[in-house]
Amino acid sequence: MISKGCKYAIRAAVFIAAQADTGKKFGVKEIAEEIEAPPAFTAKLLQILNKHKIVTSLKGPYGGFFCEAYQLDLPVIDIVNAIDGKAVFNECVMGLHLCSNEHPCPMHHHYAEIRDNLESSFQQTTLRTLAGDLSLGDVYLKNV
Amino acid sequence: MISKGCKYAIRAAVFIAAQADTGKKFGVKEIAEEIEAPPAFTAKLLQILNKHKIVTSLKGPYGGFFCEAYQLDLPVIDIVNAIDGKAVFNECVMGLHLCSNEHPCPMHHHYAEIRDNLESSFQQTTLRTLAGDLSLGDVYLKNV
DNA sequence: TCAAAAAAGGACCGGTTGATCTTTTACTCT
DNA sequence: AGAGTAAAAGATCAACCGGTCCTTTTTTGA
Repeated sequence: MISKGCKYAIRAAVFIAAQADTGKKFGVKEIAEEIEAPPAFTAKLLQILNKHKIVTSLKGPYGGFFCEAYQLDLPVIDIVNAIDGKAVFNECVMGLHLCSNEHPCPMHHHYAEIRDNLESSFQQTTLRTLAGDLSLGDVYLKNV
Repeated sequence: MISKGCKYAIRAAVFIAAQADTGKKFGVKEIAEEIEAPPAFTAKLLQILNKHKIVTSLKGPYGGFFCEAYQLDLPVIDIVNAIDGKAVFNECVMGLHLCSNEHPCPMHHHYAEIRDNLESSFQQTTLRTLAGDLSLGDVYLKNV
């Protein structure tokens, strides 16, 4: 449902967001280490996040990635949409292209509500929220 | 989260289960048509379902796939476990290998409850339930 | 006992996704 | 202006998944 790349991307975004108040910028290498992800791949994902204006980047010396204030209020669903595309939360559990309340697959009624809850959770949760918890130390980005 | 193959497999199992009372057996070709899936691939999946005793098969002329009575009470989660492996419902949304209530990722509390609901829904829903709805015509296996 | 029917099993192909490498572009400081 | 640094961009590589094909095994009815 959520790709590996998207998971890295969420972690990266949360890490960067958590440092937004410091005004610091972070290089790819540093971010990759911090979230335990392959650096080259992380660079690709950051590129996409930047293109979707979920994080901001600056080239050159003293450049790097950072979050502007308005970006902290973006919901994590924006990251999923940017990396995995919009369809994720609309897919049928049993793979029918046509699956709806009117033409449900056998699992539809069991699944649709849960899927919608998940979507709204992703919609309501912002980078600011997650970054806040991270700064408080309530929550982790690494496996240590 | 749930692979394409697994989706075909669930559809196939529900179709077979819905015919269990007739005592009929079904060939790969027929099943594949009924669930709109590629025949050769469907054969592979049915093989796995058979190996996990979710459906039963008989070789030779007049052979085919069918459900025994006890198999109707299997939960759909068994199919997911058979095809995609056990890990599916334990994965962390943000890709941490170590993610738990004690060492949560930033999304953990937002996600874990929903994921557990999903798991118990798959655990509680049996082939019999789904097959019943299908027989009643409340529910569909095809896109028509 | 033989031929046909059907599933089982293994080898293989192609595309997508995960991941890397190289070149180009942009910025900052001297 | 020029040198050095860091990200952007694109080409490329590799592994996995979705899917096919072909051969083998089992079963059955004539």
